[in-house]
Formats: sequence, structure tokens, C-alpha cells
Amino acid sequence: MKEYKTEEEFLKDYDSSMYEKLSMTTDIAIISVSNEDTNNYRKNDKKMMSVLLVKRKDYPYKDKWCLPGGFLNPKDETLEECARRVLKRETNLSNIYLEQLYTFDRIDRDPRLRVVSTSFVALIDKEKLEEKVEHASWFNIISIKEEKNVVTLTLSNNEEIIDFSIKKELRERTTDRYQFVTKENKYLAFDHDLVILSAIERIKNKANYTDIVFNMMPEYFTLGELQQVYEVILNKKLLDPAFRRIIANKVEKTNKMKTGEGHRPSYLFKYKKNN
Amino acid sequence: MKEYKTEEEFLKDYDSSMYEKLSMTTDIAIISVSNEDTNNYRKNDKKMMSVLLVKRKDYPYKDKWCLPGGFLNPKDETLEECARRVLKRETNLSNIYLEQLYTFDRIDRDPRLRVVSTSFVALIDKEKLEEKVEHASWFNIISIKEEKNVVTLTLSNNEEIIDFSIKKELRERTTDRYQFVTKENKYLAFDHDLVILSAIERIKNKANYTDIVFNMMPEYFTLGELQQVYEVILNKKLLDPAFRRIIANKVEKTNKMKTGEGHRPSYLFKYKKNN
DNA sequence: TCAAAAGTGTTATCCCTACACCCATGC
DNA sequence: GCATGGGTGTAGGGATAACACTTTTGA
Repeated sequence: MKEYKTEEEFLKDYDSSMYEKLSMTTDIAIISVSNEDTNNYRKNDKKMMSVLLVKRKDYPYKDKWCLPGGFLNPKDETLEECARRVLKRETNLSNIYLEQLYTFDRIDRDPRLRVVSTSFVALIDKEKLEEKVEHASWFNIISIKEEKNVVTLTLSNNEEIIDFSIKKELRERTTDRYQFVTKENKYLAFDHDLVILSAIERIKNKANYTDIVFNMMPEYFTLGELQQVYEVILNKKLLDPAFRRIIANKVEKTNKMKTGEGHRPSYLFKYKKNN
Repeated sequence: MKEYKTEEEFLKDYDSSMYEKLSMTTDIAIISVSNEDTNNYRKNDKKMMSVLLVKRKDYPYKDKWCLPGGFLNPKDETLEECARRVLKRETNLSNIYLEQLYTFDRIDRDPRLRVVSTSFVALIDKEKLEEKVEHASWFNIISIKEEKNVVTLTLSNNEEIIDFSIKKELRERTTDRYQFVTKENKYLAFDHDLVILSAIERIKNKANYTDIVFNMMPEYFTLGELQQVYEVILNKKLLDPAFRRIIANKVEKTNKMKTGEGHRPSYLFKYKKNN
């Protein structure tokens, strides 16, 4: 897919019959949890969910942010291979959690040509990341508010703020399924606002009945840290004793300790392999 | 997409560069529950899950069964519109439960060209169906057996028996995710064995925490019938009192009765709209 | 000394399972 | 009468929520 710098360049090539051809892309919501310092030697870091966005420089998306993605090579690549190729390019990581999310296919989601996009969720432990990639930036999810089936998200990378809102229209009563419709979105290209919300909801949902959050944890962690990650994903406060009981048989105590935190040191745990 | 009758005809047109172009289809697992007579005036009908299959007559799928499906028209059709078009064609029904399932994209899933298929699950109440469509046939799911991560399914339409087995390979430990790999499949075209199993597992899963099964029920039903449907979907026996308590606030008692069954008559219930 | 988090124990409550039991019908 | 499913009540057990409490540390 050729990139255009200006509208003129774009229009010169433009041919509406392009719309009769079909292309596919994969878009990846790469999600992680970051630590924000609290300026209090006693307090633990505040955890926030964050998502990796890339700034587009080409027409007609100029200066809009979007999820990392790429066109599928139909000759010899599966969608997941395509997604892993993008992941490698953007994070230099392989072997990370990747799950097919949903196939987005609104006809006008790309003004250039008909593109169907299969989106993925990738989860990573941010500690594994080395350097920053050009044009890419981690955005913390500052707030998620839902009122009368309108969800408003605010993201920030400490330089820019991105906010958008999405209407959840009830489509199906028996299974409580909603269709997401963009209500306001100035900063994100395509339908990536919808992809981001879908990804967040998927992870939140799976956190309740799987061990998915361990994909965002380092090898060793304290139960307090783990609880904080659960709390930020589930978007609610948990009670310590209850949390510890539930998590107990999923983790393994090591004899390592975390000290120097201005309060009682804590044991480090690891995810328990066998079950 | 042109249809071929013989191998010669197919090879004459064949051009490996077709593989560089991409097509999409939708395939739909249309699932319903059927009543099988028990030849005992006292006993209720036995319920079975069933799925609609279509017999292919063209090369190279000759005489294989497959799920109803169709090519996406990239110019002006979304995947869901495409699926609804297929549904209308095969069942003459609109306005039925339809849910995107998964996008299947194995490179060699179609020997003719590169096709990525987004699959859907549709649920219907069989009582609403009028006549049989040509080449299409309902197959009851006679048995589902799982042993050491190999699932064996047996389907039958009372004339033919279709059986196939699928290996569930653990891909991801934290969320207990499996990749399905065909182990044996003589009768179904493409990867539709995998689609069928995915559809069954999706419904089974959702039956536990949503009201999805009501999409397969007629307007009025007895609690016994409803319980039978739950049992066939969940593939396990339920205890009457427990079931009735759980279901109680999802249904509404009417003053209609079902009589003439060789045992105490039962009240008819409907799905409760408000919640 | 104290704020903060680590970590444990206890009770009350809810929900589900399992079982027992009675009811109403058609042949 | 009897097989079959319709329908209800209740006791026991397990999980969870809520709260109280002790421990340990760095500044």
C-alpha cells in the first residue's frame, strides 16, 4: 500500500474501482500496565493500564494516532503471522500473549479502499521492553467512565491527551450484546477507538475467570502488586484477604523479599506452572 | 466465483497467481434444537442439537458437506450483511440471532484461492422453519466425546453419518486456550469441522452466563422443555429444583397449560422481557 | 513514633447441591 | 395402578464479603 503525503498526491491515484478489491489488515491493541511514581516514599507506585499507539504521517490520516497494524500478505501469511510480524516490528518482542479479538469491517472504515481488519489483543510486561520505537508512544488510560451506555475514555502519554466516547447500543437482549458506535473521536484514525474499547472489555472480562493478568506481570512480583494490576483491570477496589485467598493456589511463594519500601517487606511470588 | 464440475475444467482455469488475491467469505453455523420422538406416550421428546449443512456438487468439493456460506461483496456489504443474506437464502428467515464467531484463515483452507472466512453462529427455533431447502439438511449432533484433548463428533441426518475428530492443542496456559487441529475429517469441506466445534463451544459457554438458549425456544414452552434444551447444550443432567430456582426470574408463567402428555400437565412459560 | 502496606483470622451470609417428597395425568 | 414428568421444601456445605487485628519497615 503506497503512502501519500498530500491530498493532491492521493487524489491523483484515486480510483473508486479500488473499492471492488478487498484488502485485509491486522490491528493490534498492545496492552500493558505501567507504574506511575507517587512522590511518597511510603506509597506503592500507582498502576495504570496503557496501550501503544503510533502516529500516522501520511495523508489522509496525518497526525492521527492509531494502533500498530499492517496489511496481510495473502500469498503466504496467516492473520496471526501478520500480527506477530507487526509486534516484532513495533516492540521487538516475540513469544507474547496474542489473541484474536474481532473482525471489524465497516465499509467506510478506511477512506482509501475496502479494508477488513482482524484485530488482536497483545499483552506484555513492560519491563521486558527495551528502547522506544520511533513514532510510537505508550498512552496511559487515565479514565474510563460509563454513563447511560456512553463510554468516555481518556488517554495520555504525558504530552498529549486523547479522549473519545463511544455509544453502546443494545443489539441483543438475551446475551446482553452491544454494538459500539463512535460518538466522538478526534484523535484516533479508522475505528481504532472501538478496537481499544473492545480490547479493554475483553481483558476485563477474562480477568474474572482466567489467569490472563499474569501475562502483564514480571516473573517475580508481590501480592500487593498483583492485586493492584487486578484492580486496575477490573476497575474496582478489592479486599485484601479475599484477594489473597482467591489467588493463593495460582501463585508460588519464593524466598525472595522486596524491601526498602518504607513499610513491611513482602515476599515475592511467581505464577504457579502446574495446576 | 465460478463453479467447476470436473477436475479438468478446474485445472484449465487454474492460475497460481490467484493466490495473491484475497477473497473473504462468511460461513454460518446455523444451530437449532430438534425433537426426536421416543415411541413412549409418557416420555417427553428427546432433544438434540442440530446444525444445517449443505451438500457441495462442484469440483473439488464434490459430495462433501459444508456450512452455508457465501463470498463477501467488497463493494458494498459488511460481513454481517453477507451472513444475513446467506441466512435468508438458506432458511428464508430474517431477524434471528447472529453472532460473529471467529475469523479462520489457514492459507490452504480452500484449494482454489486464498480465502479468509469470518464465521458466524446463528440460532433459530426450528418451529419457525417452513420448508426444506434444496441440498440442505439438518444434522443432529448424536455425540460429542472428549478424551485426552481429542474431541470426536458424530452427526446424522438419518440417512448419512458424518463423524470427525479434532485435536485441542493447548496454546496458552493462562487462559486455557486451545488451537483446534483436524485429526480426521472425511465428510466436511474446508475447515468447517473446526467451525462447528467452535460454534458448539461458544454456545455451551454462553449458556452458562447469558440467556442465549432462549433464542432456540418457541414463544411458549414448559420448564421441562427449557431444562432439556439447557441439558443438551451443556451436555449434562441438571437437578430440577436447582434449575427452576436459577431460571425463575428469567421466565414468566402464563395461564396456558400443556396437556395430553401422559403425565401431569405443565404450565407454559415465556421469556421475561424486562429485567 | 508513625504512615503505609503486608499478612492473618473470624464471623455472618448467601448460594448452590442433594435429596426427599407430593401432585396430576393418560393409558 | 403405575410410569412419567411437574413441581416444592429443606438441610448441609462451601465460598465469599466484611471487618478486625497484628506485623514490619524506613524516614
